[in-house]
Amino acid sequence: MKNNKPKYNQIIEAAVKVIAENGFHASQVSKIAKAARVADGTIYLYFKNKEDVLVSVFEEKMGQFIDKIAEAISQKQNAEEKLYSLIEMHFRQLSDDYYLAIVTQLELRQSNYTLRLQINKVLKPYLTVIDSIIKEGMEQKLFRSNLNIPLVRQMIFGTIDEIVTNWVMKEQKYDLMSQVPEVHALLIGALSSKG
Amino acid sequence: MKNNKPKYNQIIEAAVKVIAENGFHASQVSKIAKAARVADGTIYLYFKNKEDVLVSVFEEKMGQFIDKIAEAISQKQNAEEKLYSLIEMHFRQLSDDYYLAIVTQLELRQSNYTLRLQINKVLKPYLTVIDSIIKEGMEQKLFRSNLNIPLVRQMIFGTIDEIVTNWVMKEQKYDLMSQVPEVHALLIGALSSKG
Amino acid sequence: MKNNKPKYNQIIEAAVKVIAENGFHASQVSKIAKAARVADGTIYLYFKNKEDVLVSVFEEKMGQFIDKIAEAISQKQNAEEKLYSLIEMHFRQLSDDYYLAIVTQLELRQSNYTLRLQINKVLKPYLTVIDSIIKEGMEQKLFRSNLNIPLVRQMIFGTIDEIVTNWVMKEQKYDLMSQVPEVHALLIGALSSKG
Amino acid sequence: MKNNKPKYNQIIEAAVKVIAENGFHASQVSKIAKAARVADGTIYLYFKNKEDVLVSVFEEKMGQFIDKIAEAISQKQNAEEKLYSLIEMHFRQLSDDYYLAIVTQLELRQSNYTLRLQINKVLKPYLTVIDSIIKEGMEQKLFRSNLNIPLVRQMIFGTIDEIVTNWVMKEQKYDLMSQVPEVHALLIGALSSKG
DNA sequence: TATGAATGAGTTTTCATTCAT
DNA sequence: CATGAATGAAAACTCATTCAT
Repeated sequence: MKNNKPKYNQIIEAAVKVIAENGFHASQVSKIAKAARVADGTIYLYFKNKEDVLVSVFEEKMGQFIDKIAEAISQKQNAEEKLYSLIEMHFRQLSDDYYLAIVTQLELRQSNYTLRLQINKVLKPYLTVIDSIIKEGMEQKLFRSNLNIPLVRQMIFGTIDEIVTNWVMKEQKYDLMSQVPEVHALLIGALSSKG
Repeated sequence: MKNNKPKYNQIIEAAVKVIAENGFHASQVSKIAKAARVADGTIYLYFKNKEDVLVSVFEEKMGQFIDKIAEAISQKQNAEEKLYSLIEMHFRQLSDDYYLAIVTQLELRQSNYTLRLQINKVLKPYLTVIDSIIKEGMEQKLFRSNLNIPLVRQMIFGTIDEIVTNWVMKEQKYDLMSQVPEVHALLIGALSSKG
Repeated sequence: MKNNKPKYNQIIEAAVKVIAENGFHASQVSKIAKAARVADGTIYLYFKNKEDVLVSVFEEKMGQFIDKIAEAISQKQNAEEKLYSLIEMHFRQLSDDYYLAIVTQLELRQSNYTLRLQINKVLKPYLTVIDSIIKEGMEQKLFRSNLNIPLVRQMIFGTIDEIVTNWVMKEQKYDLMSQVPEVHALLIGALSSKG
Repeated sequence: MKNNKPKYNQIIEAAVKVIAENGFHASQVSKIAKAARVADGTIYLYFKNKEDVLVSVFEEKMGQFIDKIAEAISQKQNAEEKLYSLIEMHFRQLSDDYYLAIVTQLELRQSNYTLRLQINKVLKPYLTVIDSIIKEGMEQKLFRSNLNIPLVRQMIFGTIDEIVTNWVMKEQKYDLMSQVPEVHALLIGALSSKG
């Protein structure tokens, strides 16, 4: 519903651009308003406050992000392939969107505790997707049966996230996509029942 | 040399406490000074500015942190045991220091880009320790010989860091130390030449 | 253009009053804002910073000051009369504006080098007016033909300025206007070709 | 008596140097102490407070300054020659002492009202010297008999002071001494009974 | 809906001065 | 006499948010 209003999206897109270009702490409401070609006050017609803008940026962008990953995964047959697909889609989407990568990996992490909690809430579905892959892998006997799901999920997410963050901090000087097979192999090694 | 001055350490300890209790953005210099039982101005006799206090907190604490890990590792014979020791010491030190865990996992990450770069510089030796374990494991034929060292290091650090962060965000409601064997097993699974 | 905004002038007038009453160094932005009946932040909508407020005070006030002198002079026929007019108008305007006299003679001189340079720039047109009177007097053979113009200008300005400053420091206890003829006579004596 | 203490003079000289090199507002007590090679606290054994240091700088330096002028004048026979001598000595002493010129013409004027009053008190004897020359000139019938002494004194001092200030602000790019004859001629023109 | 002028709370840092040694 | 570590008050400026139009 929110999304039908063109100004709403205008502001979201402007926020991503402004944060990516100026950094989290230099992204004043007035700067976002200017980039969105609306008045400062207009922002408060669509968002409760500045924090709401930032959370919404994350919600909108991560929503699409997760949806695409979920869809890609649904077309794969087994947990191994699904994990591959997840890594690939995760990397690809951030590889393809320069601004988004900076904003999610570096800038939005400078937010305060409240915002962080809300960001975690948005991430929940992604973590659930990871959990389901783990479960499926165990059911399919591809993964060891005694895996501690939350722990494994934290390993998978922590690994992927750290690799992307490193790539962003190195100013994306190397090719992220080419690392997919190795990352997948490492994680499969950790989970595989054949170990 | 710095450390011999008692006020210097008084301020560092106060900063950790204040940041842990109030959060990064609510940790005014005056609050730190009060907690250290010194005048506001005294802080500027020992530190260039507020950022210098924060960087120094990280330097001092992570310096000790890494030293202890390095020492523990040096007494182990092979890469597998060293990795176990690293995970254990990493978890134990943060497990034992409530404030430090909050500060390193949550609060200091809210810092700006400049501060982040300096924090990364402090972390460098830790990453080097991880690298050396990986190399040693490959030499000892315990780990696969074709490991991509930076990638593996990112997996190890990302995994450990994510697990600690989760534990801190869950308000340390569960026992972190009990997870050491499983984390070690997962990582060894990823690296082992026996896979 | 700036001047059309009522708040701009409100702030300028408040600044003159506050500086005259409290002295240069005790004229905080918050005090000026309060006197202008605006919020502190409003000052920064109209001025770049505090120094800009002070420079603008001088620009606005000296602009008018010099304009009035220039106009009065333009109606006089010869250099002698023009010099008389200049002294008279200079004294009259400061005589009539208690606050302005204190601000220009005492308070704004406490400014730092940067501000002083800008004040000098504003004064430039006034010095040019003096120069033109000297030149005209030489052309009209009323003044000696070999006058060193910068030097004579410095004598005229130095004399007038010192007399006004003395009057302000003596808390304007005597009548400044009554001194005009004598000051004029002295200066004419210095310049006159009849000497 | 003060002067017999070597540290007292050390501090005075350091203050002149520091003020000339750093400007009035950047001349902290600690900087003066360092330049004088004494501890900060030592300054307070010889001076009541910072203002006292500045006043003392002016007292010491202007005391010598005025003494030399008074002595030079005492050897001259008539008011015209005495005025010449006064101008020449005034210019020469500032011409010869780079730091002193900057400090008296530019930096010490940035002081507040209290300090200004004390500086004026120090200047009093100089103004008395000027007054006595004017009186003598009137008695000797060299000057007009109806001169308004305070006004003439203000003209003489205002002229000399403005010329020196201009020379200092122009970074002493030209020769001040060469202007003595013209300045003298102008002032004599203003005062002379032959006009 | 949309605007943007106005608000005012909030924080780092400096530096003259003191006083225990 | 001399030191210099410690003190703590004081002020410019930013920016999220409001509200009259």
